[in-house]
Amino acid sequence: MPRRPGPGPRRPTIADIAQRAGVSKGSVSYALNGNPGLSEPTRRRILAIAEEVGWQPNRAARALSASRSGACGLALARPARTLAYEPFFSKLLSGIEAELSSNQIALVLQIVEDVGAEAEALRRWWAERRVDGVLLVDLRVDDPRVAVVQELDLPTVVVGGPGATHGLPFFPGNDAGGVRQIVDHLVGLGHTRIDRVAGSTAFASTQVRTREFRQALARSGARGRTISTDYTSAAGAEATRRFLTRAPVPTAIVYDSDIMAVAGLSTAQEMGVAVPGELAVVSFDDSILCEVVRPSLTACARDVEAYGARAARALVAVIEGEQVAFGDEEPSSLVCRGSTVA
Amino acid sequence: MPRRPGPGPRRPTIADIAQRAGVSKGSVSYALNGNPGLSEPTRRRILAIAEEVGWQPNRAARALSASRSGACGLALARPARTLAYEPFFSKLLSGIEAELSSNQIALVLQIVEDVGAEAEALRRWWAERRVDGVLLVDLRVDDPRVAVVQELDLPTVVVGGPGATHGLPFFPGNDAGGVRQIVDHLVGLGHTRIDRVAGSTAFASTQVRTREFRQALARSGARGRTISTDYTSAAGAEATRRFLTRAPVPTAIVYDSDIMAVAGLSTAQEMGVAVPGELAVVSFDDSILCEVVRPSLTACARDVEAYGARAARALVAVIEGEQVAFGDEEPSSLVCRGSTVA
DNA sequence: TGCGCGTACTTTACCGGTAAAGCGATCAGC
DNA sequence: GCTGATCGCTTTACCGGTAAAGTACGCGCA
Repeated sequence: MPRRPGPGPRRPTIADIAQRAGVSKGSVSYALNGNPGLSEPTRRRILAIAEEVGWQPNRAARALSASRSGACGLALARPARTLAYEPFFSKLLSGIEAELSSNQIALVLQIVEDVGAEAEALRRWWAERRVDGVLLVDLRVDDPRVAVVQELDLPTVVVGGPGATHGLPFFPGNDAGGVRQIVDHLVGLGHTRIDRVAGSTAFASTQVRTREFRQALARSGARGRTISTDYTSAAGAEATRRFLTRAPVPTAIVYDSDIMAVAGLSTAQEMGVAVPGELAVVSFDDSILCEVVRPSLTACARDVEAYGARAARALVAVIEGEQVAFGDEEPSSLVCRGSTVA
Repeated sequence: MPRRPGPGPRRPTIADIAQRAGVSKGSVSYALNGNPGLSEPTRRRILAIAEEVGWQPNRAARALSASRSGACGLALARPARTLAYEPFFSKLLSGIEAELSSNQIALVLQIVEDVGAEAEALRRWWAERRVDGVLLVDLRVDDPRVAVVQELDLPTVVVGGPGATHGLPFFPGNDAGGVRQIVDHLVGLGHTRIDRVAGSTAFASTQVRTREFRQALARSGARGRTISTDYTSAAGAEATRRFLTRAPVPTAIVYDSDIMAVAGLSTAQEMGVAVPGELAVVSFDDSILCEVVRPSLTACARDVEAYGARAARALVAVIEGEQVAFGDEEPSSLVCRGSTVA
């Protein structure tokens, strides 16, 4: 790689500061890091000059010296098409980013096609010392990424879980609690036939929801079926059609994502099924989508940004070598809208 | 910063390879970079060992030596709340990321509150040598970021424009062409009263659209008003109500974003205005939202991922010191759906 | 025989930080 | 008056790459 310092203004280094202050590089480093061993006047003089010239540490130099990159990685194993439509990721990203940048840590993002590619990205980041730690989202059943981070001893926090975490610190979403809230709400309204359009069974979170859904129904004496999908609106519409045309016809359908819920709502309306009169519709994830359609959709809301921030904070702690307790389940609250109550 | 090499497996360095190959560090560097001055057998031996141990260059070391970080920055000056609801950003991000990672360049992302904070982030990145170049999105009228990148001589490509770019290379969206397509479509359907719910006037793109909207109307003999908003669904609903209750009542409304269009659609329906019977609705940005509502929304579609990739490619070229031609306007096509034609 | 020159390396310095070790000067203690 | 600790700073080495400069050796040729 050729040297290309560029013609722009020069960035000050500690050597520049040292020269201006009439001391050595080492003294400047001590002053800037607050290490003892310098007289107060000298320290103040150095800091004043550093401030004046607007010195900022060269990240590469610091990273090289400290064997720390000052960055965390987030590889999203999601086809772009899916990513784009899920406000969840944007919010999560934003929460993570806010927390990391308040710690002066950069976020390195990579969007890849599948978990295999994500595992490769993790290995490369590790080998290049690009990141000090990583966040794993959307844990799969038998996820190959878990083995990779354990083999490399790469500081990791799982966003999601439990299940398949193999001892990694994790922050469960609101899967179990959310399902309970939704079922309780519907049962409270008198529904006894509640079907569910689920996401992919490959996700650990889907399995948690499915188990909890079955238990919640059993507890309350209601009954219902589950169809697993790929989260697309087409699949949501198709599953809705299936439920509504095959006995026993449900009086409520729960969807694992907002996109599918909206698609289901449209499908029901096209089939002449009145919502909420004949059919109650609930989305698991809340979003603006749920608000703008008519009727608006009852959904299970959580503070996704805070969730991302909590996970990022835990990752920082793990990188610092602290023992991190596994997180409690994310609190959520059911937002009741027109799709379940008139 | 204390040394924390961690207990995990050791990453191989060129010194390790040199030792195993029985040559000096310098020779290894030559071999790995394909520099001349090594015999074929030696070169092959070194490369074989590097391959075997899975060597990857330490990014920090390379960055320090080459005065290049191997990363590009994208600071999004958007409140998280707005960001989350716009599929545009997710897609753009994904296109940018794909292009950069195929060039082994990392994307450093920062989400900040406003352009002032973004300008600060640019300065910090520059001072820390965190990034080799940046992408600017959502250019504002009189944008402070432009002055900063010019002062620092930071390689930059503007995603959007023209207007306010002050000589920076830019890639205009489909603002002018999109507006023309929409107006032509509506005029072709016989509409002569076309109102528009615009985004914020602070954005250069809004100004381009507003100018073009006026001209397109004038050319075709139609008339219409424009209300500027903050892109929220509430503002979209409110503007719709205003248009529909004040003469001259429009027969078509164009919205600058999908969220506002959906909000407008719901508002019109609640007011008892039939869509598309009494009112045609068009969204400027296409997205899954436009597809799932009923009636589905006519919108102006473009390949946002390709757009992001093109801009990223241009940024890489700028960083390499190449002269980059300003981009042509992004092609777009009108997707006609139920909200304008029955 | 010796000079020049290309080949195939090695040595060295450098990027900009961090941190251990070194080193005069001052000062307390016996 | 000498020892030894402490202070306040400098020197040095190191992180892992890159690249210029240096060197040993073989070979052609006058």
